[in-house]
Amino acid sequence: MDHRPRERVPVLADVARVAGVSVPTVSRVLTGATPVSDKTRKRVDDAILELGYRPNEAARALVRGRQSMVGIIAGNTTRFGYAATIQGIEEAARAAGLLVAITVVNSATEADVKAAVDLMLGQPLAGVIVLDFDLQGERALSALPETLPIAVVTSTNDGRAARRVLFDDHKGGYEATKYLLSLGHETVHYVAVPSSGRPSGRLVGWREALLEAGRKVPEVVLADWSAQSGFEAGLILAGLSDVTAVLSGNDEIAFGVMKALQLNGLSVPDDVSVVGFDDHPHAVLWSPSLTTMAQDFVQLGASALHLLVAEREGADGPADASSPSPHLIVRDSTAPPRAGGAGRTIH
Amino acid sequence: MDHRPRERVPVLADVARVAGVSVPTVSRVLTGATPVSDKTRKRVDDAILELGYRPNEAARALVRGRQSMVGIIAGNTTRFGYAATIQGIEEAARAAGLLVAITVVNSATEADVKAAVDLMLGQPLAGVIVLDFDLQGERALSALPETLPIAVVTSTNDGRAARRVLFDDHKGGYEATKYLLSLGHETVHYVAVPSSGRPSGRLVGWREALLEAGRKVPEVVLADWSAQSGFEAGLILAGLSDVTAVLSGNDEIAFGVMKALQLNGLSVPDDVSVVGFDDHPHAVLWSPSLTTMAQDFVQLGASALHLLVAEREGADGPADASSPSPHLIVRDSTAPPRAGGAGRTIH
DNA sequence: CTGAAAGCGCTTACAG
DNA sequence: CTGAAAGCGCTTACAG
Repeated sequence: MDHRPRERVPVLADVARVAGVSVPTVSRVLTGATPVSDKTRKRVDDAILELGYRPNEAARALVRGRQSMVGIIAGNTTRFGYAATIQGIEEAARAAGLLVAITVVNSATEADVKAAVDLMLGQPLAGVIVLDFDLQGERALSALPETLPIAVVTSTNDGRAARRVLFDDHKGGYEATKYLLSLGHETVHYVAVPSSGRPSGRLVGWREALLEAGRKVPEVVLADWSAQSGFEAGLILAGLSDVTAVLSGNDEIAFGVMKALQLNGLSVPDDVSVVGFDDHPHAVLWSPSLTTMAQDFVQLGASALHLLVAEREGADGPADASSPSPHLIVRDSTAPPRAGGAGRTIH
Repeated sequence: MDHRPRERVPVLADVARVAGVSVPTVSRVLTGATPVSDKTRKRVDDAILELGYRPNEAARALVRGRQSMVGIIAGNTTRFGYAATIQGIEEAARAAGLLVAITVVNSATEADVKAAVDLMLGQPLAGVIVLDFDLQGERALSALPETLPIAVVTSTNDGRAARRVLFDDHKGGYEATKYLLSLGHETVHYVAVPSSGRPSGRLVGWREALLEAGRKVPEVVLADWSAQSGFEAGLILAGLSDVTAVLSGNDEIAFGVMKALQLNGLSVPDDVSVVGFDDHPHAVLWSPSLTTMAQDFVQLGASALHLLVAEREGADGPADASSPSPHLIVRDSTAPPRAGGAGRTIH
C-alpha cells in the first residue's frame, strides 16, 4: 500500500501560476459567477486537473459567511425512531445540497451535554436539528446559543423558542389504549420509554384513556429503548396476576415483552394482548405479528430539515410543522381477553 | 415564538473592543497557548460572556490548516451492520474531539456517487471513512481524491490504496457452513446480501466449505439487506424440496426467511435450520432464537477512526487493522435434519 | 473579460 | 505579559 507523505496540497494560487492567469480569474471559473473567456477557462480547467486542485472549503466558508452543513444532536443513532428520523434529515439535506453532521449526547449529565454541544458548535454550521426524544435532547436544546438557527423534533410545545416539528404522541397513547379497552380488557398496563423530564405524551394519553373509562391505572413499568429492557419489563408483568393487555412505549420493547410472556407460558394474544409504537420493520414479521401505533419518522426528519432551511433563508412562513397523526395498525398480537378469564384470573 | 432576525454574530474584534484589549490577546485567552495576566483574562472572559461570543471555526480551520471533522460515506445508515459501524466511528471520534459528518450514497450510479462525494468534499475534512459493504461504497472509494486521508472498512484486500480495517467475511461463511454440515445436513442453501462487485467473502466461504465436503452447491438466492427481502427469499426456498439448512447473508434476512418458512408450514429448526450473520439485537429474542455468526461492528468502526487519526498524525504505524474473527453463536434455529426426512423429502 | 486590492475572522511569529 | 503586523486561501467589489 502507498503511504508516502502527501505533498503540500495545491491552492488556488498554484492553479493561477500554472495556468498563467491571476488568482481572481481562477476563482471566477470555479464559482461561475462572472463570464470568463473560453480560452482562459480551458487553461484554468487544465491546470486544475493537472494539480488535482480542490478548493479549501474553510476559506470559502470564511469569506462567504454561509455554511452548508447542518448538525444533528441526538441521544443515540441506532434505535429505530432515532435512526429513521436521522435518515429523513439526511435525505432531505442531501437533496438541498447540505451535509449532515451528527453528535450523540451520551447522557443528560452536564459534562456529556456540554461535550456534545461544544463539539457541534466547533464547526461552521448552517443550523442544528435536535431530536428532543429524551432528557439528553432536552438539555442539549437548552444549551444551544440563541444565535443559531435551530429546529427540533418534539412532541411538546414547552421549552425554548425554536422551530418545531410536532408529532402527536399524546393521541397515539390515547388511541392505542382506547383500542385495547374496546376489545374488552379491564385495564391496560404500560411499559414506558425514557422521556424528556416530564411524562411522555404517550404515557399521558394512556392514563387519560383509562381515567376517562373509569378504569384503574396500573403502575408504570420503566424501560429504556431496547428490546432487552422490554424483556425485563415482560418478566415483571408475567409475575402479576391481572395483566391481559400491555401497551409498550416502542416496538422493540414490545418484542421483549412478548418474548418474556411467552417464556412464562403465556400466549400472545390469547392470554395477553400487546401493542407497540412506531411500526418497526420487524413488527410485521414477529410471531405473532405486532399491533402497533405507526409513526412516520422519516417524514418527521425531512420536515425538520425543511423548517431549518426556511429559517436559514429568513422565510416568514409558519414557524412550526406538524406531522400526520400516528395511526393504529392492527395485527395478530391483540385480541379480546379470554372469556371468563380461563387460565388467568382477572383481578 | 421568537423569530426576530438575529443580530450580527459577534467576532473576536468585538470582544477585544469590549474588553479593551488587542485582538491577539483575546485569541491567547481563547487558545490558552501563551500566558495572559489574570486581570486581562478576566476582562476578556467577561466580554465573551457578555457578547455570547463563539469562535468562527471556518476561520480557525483556515489559519490552523487542521480540520476536526471526519466524513463517513455509506450505502445507508439504518441497517444493523451499517448503523453499528457508524456508532463505533462516532463514539471514537467524539472521544478524539472530532465531529462526524455522514452522507449516504443512494445507488452505485455515477450521478449518485458523484453527488455524495462532492457533498462530502465540499467541507473542511480531516479525512474520510468509507463503508465498503456494497457497490456504492466501492465506487465512492474510487472517486475520492488521493490527497485526502482515507480509511475503509472492508472485507477485501483489493482496490485502491487506503488504510483498511479488514473483517474476515470469508471465514464467517466458511465456519457457518461447516457447522451446518457437521449437524448432518446434506447441503446448505445461501441467501446473499448485496456485494461490492465481486462475490462477497461470506458467499465464497460458503461455497468453499461445500466443495471441500464434496457437496453440491445450490443456486444462490439474492436479497437486499432487509427482512422483507429475506421473506421473499424464504418463499422461494419453501417451494424447493431439498432445503434443510439455510445460511442467510445477515440476521434480518434470516428473520424474513424464518417467517416465510413458518407460514408455509415448515418448522425451524425441525424441518429447516437457519443461520444468520451479525448477531442483531433481535436474534436472541426471535422465535426460535437465531443461531448466527457474530461480528463486532462497533469495534470495526472504532478501529477505522483510529486508523484515520494515525494517518492524519503522520504515524508510520501499521497501515491496516484487522478485527477479531467472527464467531458462531449457537441458539435454537439450528438442529440436525429430521431422521429419514420425516415430513420432508431430502433430495 | 481580466487584474490589483481589500477583506472574511482568526492565529502565530516578532518585537518590546 | 501584550500589541502591531503578517498571513491562512479564498471571493467580491473596483477599476480598466
